[in-house]
Amino acid sequence: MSAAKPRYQELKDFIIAKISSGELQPADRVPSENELVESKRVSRMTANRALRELNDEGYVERVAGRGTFVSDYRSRSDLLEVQNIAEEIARRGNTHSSRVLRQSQQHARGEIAKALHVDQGTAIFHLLLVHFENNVPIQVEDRHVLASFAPDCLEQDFDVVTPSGYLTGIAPLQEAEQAVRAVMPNEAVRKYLEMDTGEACLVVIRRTWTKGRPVTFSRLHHPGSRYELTGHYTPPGSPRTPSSHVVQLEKLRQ
Amino acid sequence: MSAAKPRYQELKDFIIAKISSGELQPADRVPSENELVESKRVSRMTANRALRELNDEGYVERVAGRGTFVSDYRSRSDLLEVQNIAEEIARRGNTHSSRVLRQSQQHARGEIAKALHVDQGTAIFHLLLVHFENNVPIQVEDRHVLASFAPDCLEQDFDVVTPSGYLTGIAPLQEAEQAVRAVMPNEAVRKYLEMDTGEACLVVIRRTWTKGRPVTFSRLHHPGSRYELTGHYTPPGSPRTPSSHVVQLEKLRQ
DNA sequence: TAGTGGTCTAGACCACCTC
DNA sequence: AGGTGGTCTAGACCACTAG
Repeated sequence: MSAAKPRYQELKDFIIAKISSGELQPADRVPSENELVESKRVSRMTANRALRELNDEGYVERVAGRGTFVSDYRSRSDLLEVQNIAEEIARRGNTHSSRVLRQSQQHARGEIAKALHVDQGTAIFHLLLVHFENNVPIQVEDRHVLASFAPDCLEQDFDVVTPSGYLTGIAPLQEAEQAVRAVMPNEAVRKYLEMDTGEACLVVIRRTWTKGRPVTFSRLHHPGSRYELTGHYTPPGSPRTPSSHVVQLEKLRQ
Repeated sequence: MSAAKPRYQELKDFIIAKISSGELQPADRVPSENELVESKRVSRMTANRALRELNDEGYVERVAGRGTFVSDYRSRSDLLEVQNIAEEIARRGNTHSSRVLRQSQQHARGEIAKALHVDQGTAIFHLLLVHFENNVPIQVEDRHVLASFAPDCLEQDFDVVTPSGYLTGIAPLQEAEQAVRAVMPNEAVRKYLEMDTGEACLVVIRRTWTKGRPVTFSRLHHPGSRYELTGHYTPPGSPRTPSSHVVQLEKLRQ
């Protein structure tokens, strides 16, 4: 019953599982190549490939002479980074809070049903909340979740955990698709975000997949004057930039 | 004077050079592992690592039993993809055109000098043009380029090649950093893009690096009603999705 | 049948870090 | 001095593809 899986991949899965489960925390030491050679009965080249790829993929960081260590969570997954606004705010050293405006069950209508690949009328949960950074509103989250994916969604206290945090706790998301637009907000959104009239919104429309199925469809409105999306790109094959990976555009207030 | 470069890296550079120079075209066959073993006097494991990494990085595609082949250019670099609006439009099957509004030499002032890491007064080129998709204005490109990087910038005919295409022809860009914002356009931009009053702009502010130095700083305005920025993400370590790997600018007809 | 990539092994040498 | 990662070698077996 061997899964016919390459041994280096088994090693990788073994380490990733320990990280995912929390058994290995960021900065914890990962078994060295030699330790894996002994415990897993593989050659050193195989252990090396496993750890090297985990390094390339950002799961761990390796230092010759010292060892292999679990990467800091934040620098690992751009996906999660982009996902959870509470973490994003915390990373800036600010305090996050939120207000739940709606938390109800609905039936999927046209656009939502289509986006989530389900039949019309399928049970879904609808969440509407405002996120604050240092008590300044910064995002209106309008989210639709497949009810079958998150059955206890209505019992959650989203003042404590963000929907994103709750959902990734159920199962890690595997894929995300998003579109970014600039639009004028409607009156309701404008008030929630305490925006001036004539101010634009940066809107992120996002779908996330778990186990190959779309489970969430959300529309995130941000005040154009207080929010921007930043990204840093290196072409494939570049060496990983260890620290200045987070270089930010300097203040460019036009 | 060996550069103390690993041999697998030398192999990679060797292949990449052939691809960059055009000696190897997309779909062309790349030397096999055994051929590299002979011609480059390396072990097969070393040749394997070089080709495998080139595969992971998207330069080539490998098929067991057949060989290794140069990837289709378009699916290779997300960075370039996101860079060149003409290619984006062409990929959608539409026709690109542009109008040059300004093409002049200036001295770097405060913000620009800071963004490009040069002293005040350093010579730079300033480009301002409008890009059209099927004769509909879709982007105002306001770009500043280090003069020392592109000395013949003023002689270029940007009706034929986009600034982006011209610049990547000089040297491949290695890094990019961008911020996305939603703002209301000023009157000039609004007219260039033929936007309604009260329509928002999606603005991309981008800096690109070559050889470790920032060489370009641009501000790209798009009409919010006709443009969106889309992205598709998979967490690190996921299998490469062959086709929908692309991150592309897409037009939106809402 | 010969060639390809995919994987694995059991050694090896080195630079580096920590003790 | 001993452990770590970084690299490299010279073999090997396999599944797959092609002629």
